[in-house]
Amino acid sequence: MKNLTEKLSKQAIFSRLPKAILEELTHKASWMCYQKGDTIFLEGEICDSLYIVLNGIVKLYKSSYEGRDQVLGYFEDGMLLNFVPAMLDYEPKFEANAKAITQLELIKIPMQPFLGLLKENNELSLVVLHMLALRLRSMTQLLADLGFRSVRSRLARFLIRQADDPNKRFSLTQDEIASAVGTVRDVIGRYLREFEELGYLKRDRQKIVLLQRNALENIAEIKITE
Amino acid sequence: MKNLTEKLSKQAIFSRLPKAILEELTHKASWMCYQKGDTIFLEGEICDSLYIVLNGIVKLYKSSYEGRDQVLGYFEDGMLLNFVPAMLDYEPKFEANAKAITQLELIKIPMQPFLGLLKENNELSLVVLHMLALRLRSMTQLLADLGFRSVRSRLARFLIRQADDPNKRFSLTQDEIASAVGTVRDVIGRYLREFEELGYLKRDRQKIVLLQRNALENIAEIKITE
DNA sequence: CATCATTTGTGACTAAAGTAGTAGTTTTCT
DNA sequence: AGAAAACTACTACTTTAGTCACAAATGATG
Repeated sequence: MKNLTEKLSKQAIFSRLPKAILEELTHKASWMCYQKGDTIFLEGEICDSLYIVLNGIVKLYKSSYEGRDQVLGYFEDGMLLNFVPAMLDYEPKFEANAKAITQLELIKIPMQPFLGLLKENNELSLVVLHMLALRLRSMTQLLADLGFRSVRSRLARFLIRQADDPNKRFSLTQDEIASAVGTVRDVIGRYLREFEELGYLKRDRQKIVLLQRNALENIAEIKITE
Repeated sequence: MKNLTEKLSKQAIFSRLPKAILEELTHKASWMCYQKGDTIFLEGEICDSLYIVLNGIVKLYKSSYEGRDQVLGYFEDGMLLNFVPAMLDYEPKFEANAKAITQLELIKIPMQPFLGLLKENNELSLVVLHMLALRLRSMTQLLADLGFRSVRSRLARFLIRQADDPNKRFSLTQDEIASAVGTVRDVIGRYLREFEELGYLKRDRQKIVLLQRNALENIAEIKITE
């Protein structure tokens, strides 16, 4: 238990809270651990708890009936999951699916005590406010991408982002890419082949190496506004 | 000036604040009035102020370089505009375009004093938190719609929402609909004609009357291949 | 190391959405 | 009223995205 309190206190969101309060939270919180690929929750399930990522990456995504996925975001250390429903609803339901795409540790905190804290602690509110603002921004970006850009362009952008990510922590199956880009595997395969034929990249299974980054940037950056 | 203080105090977001503080805000705030169709701001412009809608409706939308629009949301009485950039950025720029789609009154408040208030007043933080959470939810919904549903289905859904809106406060040109649905005018015209031929609705210019609401509901709710 | 599950490769096909061009309406504004 | 502006109609065409079906490669594991 002491262990858990410590883990909590290391999260930016809680770092300024007095120990006493943390201890209290700890009593109600629980610590959870997942393997890569594990499902954490599914859209529609009822749950009035809040999750905080300790380490690892969570993929939050929506699924269509046809089995197509669309990623809403990747959540890393210190980020909150399920805050919106937990704050707004009487009987909160997950609004999307979440899956561990790396080894993962989470803390689960019932919303009631957390809301209590929020009401008393403005600093905490501000931290959460900041997080939501960031998330809103990324959603806005995502929406514009989805609305205006072709799959081809979104894929190019995704590849560049991946290449830039210093710690490539998760494997890129075509299915994984498809859900990030918002399309189906077949289409990703088709464009990857095209890019390869054009000499923009080289690949060996899930290892993709960009050869002509700027060519891809052109495809990706076809501008929205600026 | 006293007038403005009063207007401020009537907004849910400020209603609990002591008069003295409101007066102080008022000094820095300004009151603005727009006609239907007026542009309030454009993406990319620098502005470190926050807007609060007093009455009327603001359309917030992104534009693509091809001149296509995608609505991010409609903002009504009491809602905040430009909060995210104003909170996150050192030199905040509007992240989207905003236009008055009805007669409109706004209050504009420089972000600095507002942030000051936020830091001191937890109740205010919580109200804003609540607003952001709502907005995040609507964006999530929007994203799923855009990602998974056909234009046809999105249009049907839009028409139903409009029909349900008790006070149809803004005119529905095909362009207006197109931007809400995330496509171009032509396509809207095509589907409207189809719906009319099928007997689902009747229209006379911008007046649209649903005749078979449930038929449209099917198209809106059920899936693409239909 | 044999087998089963996951992932990838392809080509042919279908459907949805966007583009273009031209013409015809209303509405609005002197 | 008459011209300009905004909005709508319609048809034909092009591109993009998604679907289907099946084969091959990889790799995990008992």
